[in-house]
Amino acid sequence: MARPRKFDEQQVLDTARERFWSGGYAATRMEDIAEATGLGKGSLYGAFGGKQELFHRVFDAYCTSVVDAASRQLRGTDADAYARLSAHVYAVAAATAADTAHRGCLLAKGAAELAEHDETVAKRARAAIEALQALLEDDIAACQRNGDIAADADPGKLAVLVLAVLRGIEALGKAGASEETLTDIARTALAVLPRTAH
Amino acid sequence: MARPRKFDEQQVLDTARERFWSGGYAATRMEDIAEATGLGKGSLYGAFGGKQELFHRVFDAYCTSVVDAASRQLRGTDADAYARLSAHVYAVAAATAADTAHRGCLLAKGAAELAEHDETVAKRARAAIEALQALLEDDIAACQRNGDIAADADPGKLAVLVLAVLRGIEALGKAGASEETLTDIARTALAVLPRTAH
DNA sequence: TTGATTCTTGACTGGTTCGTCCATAACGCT
DNA sequence: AGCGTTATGGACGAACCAGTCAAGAATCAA
Repeated sequence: MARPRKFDEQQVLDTARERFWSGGYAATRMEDIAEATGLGKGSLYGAFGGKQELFHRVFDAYCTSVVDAASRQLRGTDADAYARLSAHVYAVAAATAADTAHRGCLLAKGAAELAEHDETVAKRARAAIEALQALLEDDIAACQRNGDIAADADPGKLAVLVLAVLRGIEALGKAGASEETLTDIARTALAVLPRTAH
Repeated sequence: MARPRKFDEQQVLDTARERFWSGGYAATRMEDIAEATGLGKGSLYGAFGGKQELFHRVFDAYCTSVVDAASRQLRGTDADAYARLSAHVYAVAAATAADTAHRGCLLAKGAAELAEHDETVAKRARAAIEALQALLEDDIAACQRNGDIAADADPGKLAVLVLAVLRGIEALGKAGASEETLTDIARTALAVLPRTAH
């Protein structure tokens, strides 16, 4: 019936994410995104509404992908629960160290810039954090069932502690900490968790 | 000889800090600061040079104050070292929870927005983080000398872990975590540190 | 008092940016 | 092919903002 779109919406979102991620929300111009995608501004506004709505779409997708990635790393059998936790913590440290541009995590960056004045962003960030916490708690509980972590510890409290360490790794990475430092944090954090004596 | 300034430079810096802290760098207009201080734009530019230089002044002073506050909380005798560490960790959790506007820490916020593209901000943030790490390490070493923390642990590695937890508390606070959650993180973090059996 | 010097004020400039509009193009249904 | 519908893209409008500038004000030394 009507003229079809020439562009792939997902590709535009990916490109927009890169721009917002590198420059932040305020410092990224809609025209940057238009040029980077090859679209005209009219198409961009027609498809996404405006800068704020576009950022909301990008931010939402990013949060989803972060939680999904953690979910893939953390879900599984009780027998592997501790190995998964350990791998996840090291993976966050490695990923942060690999981010040589120190862009950090868009979740943290976007929340830092906008959460105070944008309830949508604040809510989405909160939901993502809660999801990550739940994933960690489930995995830690699995560790306990398998006898890897002391059964008398509160899995919820260990989970938020680990989450704080992970967010802290990210923050220190952005501040310029070396890969060695970040790996040390991961190793030390895992080492101080209350283990069960085998 | 010449007409003296009518305003107090320190007061202007304080006001500018509030604006940058609430709105971020890009979203704060020089005219906002001019209105908030009652100064004309000409005076502002005459005294501070420009927006970027003004932010650098504000950011530098903020970093200094953060490190100074930590220094006051963490320096002292070996006998009190563990009490100081504990008090400091709880204080960060309480301060983060008290920040109901979720502005977070200007050090983190400024670094998140600007560090990637502003070497001066990046350097200053790095220096502040390193100073905090050194303060924690000194205090943890004092704890070890006093027999409060296991002597075989590496004080440097425990220090960066604690620092990561503190930065993580700050990040989760901005994401909307409750005071109870933040206090739990503080408590759990202190509980998992390797203590010496008395 | 006079004059040299620095501060103050706010209007102005030049550039930038969000968002709109419209003429045109592309598609599928009939 | 003709038509209705939606996409395109670039020009345009309006607002905004960093930084400048010039005219006047305040101070003190001589």
